[in-house]
Amino acid sequence: MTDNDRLTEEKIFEAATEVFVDKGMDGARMQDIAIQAGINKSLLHYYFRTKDHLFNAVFEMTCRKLLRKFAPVFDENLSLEEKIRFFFREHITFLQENPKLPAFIMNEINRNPDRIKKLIKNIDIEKKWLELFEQHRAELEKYNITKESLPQVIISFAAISVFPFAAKGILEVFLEKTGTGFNRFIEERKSFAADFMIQAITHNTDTGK
Amino acid sequence: MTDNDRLTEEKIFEAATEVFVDKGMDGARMQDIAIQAGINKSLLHYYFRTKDHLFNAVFEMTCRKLLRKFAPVFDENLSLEEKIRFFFREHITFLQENPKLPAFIMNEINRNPDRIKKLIKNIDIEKKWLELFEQHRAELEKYNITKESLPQVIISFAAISVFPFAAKGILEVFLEKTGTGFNRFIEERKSFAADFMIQAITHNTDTGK
DNA sequence: GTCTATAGAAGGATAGAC
DNA sequence: GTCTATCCTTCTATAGAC
Repeated sequence: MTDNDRLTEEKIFEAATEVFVDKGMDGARMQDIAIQAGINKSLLHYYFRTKDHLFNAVFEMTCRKLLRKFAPVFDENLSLEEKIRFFFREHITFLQENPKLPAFIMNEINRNPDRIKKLIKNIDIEKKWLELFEQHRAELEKYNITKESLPQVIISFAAISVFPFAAKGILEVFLEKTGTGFNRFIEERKSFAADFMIQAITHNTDTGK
Repeated sequence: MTDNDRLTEEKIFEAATEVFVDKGMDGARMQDIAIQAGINKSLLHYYFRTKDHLFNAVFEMTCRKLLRKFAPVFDENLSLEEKIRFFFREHITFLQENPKLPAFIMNEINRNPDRIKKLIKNIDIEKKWLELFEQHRAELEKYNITKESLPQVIISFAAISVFPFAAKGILEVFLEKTGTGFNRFIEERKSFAADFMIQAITHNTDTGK
């Protein structure tokens, strides 16, 4: 593979990523990708054969990029609270640079659930899950979080950081009217989210119900 | 307009809603809508002229249906805590029956931000916003929630109930592995969400930071 | 490896019969 | 009002020259 090859393939890949993430599989046009890459439409087929191939390559890479961001969650040397603060700060900063990723990935998986199965076939989620639980068993007990309620908590964490980006279009209008603006809202969210969520799990012992 | 007219138009509208919500504007095919409605493709054009017209009709109605669910938030006779519990119970139950609505609406607005402007041109958000704040001024002060931090709180509330549906495809796989299953997760979320969020804003006075 | 030209299929829209 | 037949555009994909 020559330097030029790599360059062209990469140019195509980056252009495709941009267009697919922006328009989704159904809305994206090969023509748009070609223009964005500054090359001819048929070159796309030369390098990736079909639109489907190209999309799959882009989708897989994009998911890996996002998944990599979750590695610190499994770091044994961090306390639960450290992880929470780290998670929100890093995660929101990443999404700030890639605001369309959440909607893109959630959508394409909703439309075609098989996609996710290919992605995680090499990951033993159950094992990772148990590891994580054992790692913080003591802290979780302190917070009255059981193995049964942990999914509720974790998904709430994800929701707090991901939702604003998935709903960006709506929130921009809403935040405009309440005087904040989307960018400032996100900037403030980095610390708000952690404080808010730590507060939610703290004193959990009090809530009799 | 005869009975038959109304019936056909309604059949088309319902079929279109189903297909559009499922596949999105770009992914939906007029042919699919016709089949779903049990009629011919050209009838769609007879009643709605173009795909765009049909989509707009469906989108507008769908948004109104969702917006209507937020009315109790502005009810003067409910306390803040009552509203929170009511909101989560009603809202999640509604989404349980319409799981694809959030992703549909958020997406179509992200792809075409103008859509939302048409929808809310008759609503004075700023006014409603101030009304809401004044209504609960005392309670919000107790919780140390200012006019500046209120958007963070409200958007967090929305996130907690909406996100699981928007990310359904991913969560189904995840919840499978952790032993819960999506439906049970949602059922449990109706009460978890309220408890969790009330906990998050309670004792907010303690968090020095 | 990159381009032009074009095939081939699909989808939205319309004409016209009933 | 509903259908069949068909037009026209758009889009993916391929053939073939350079």
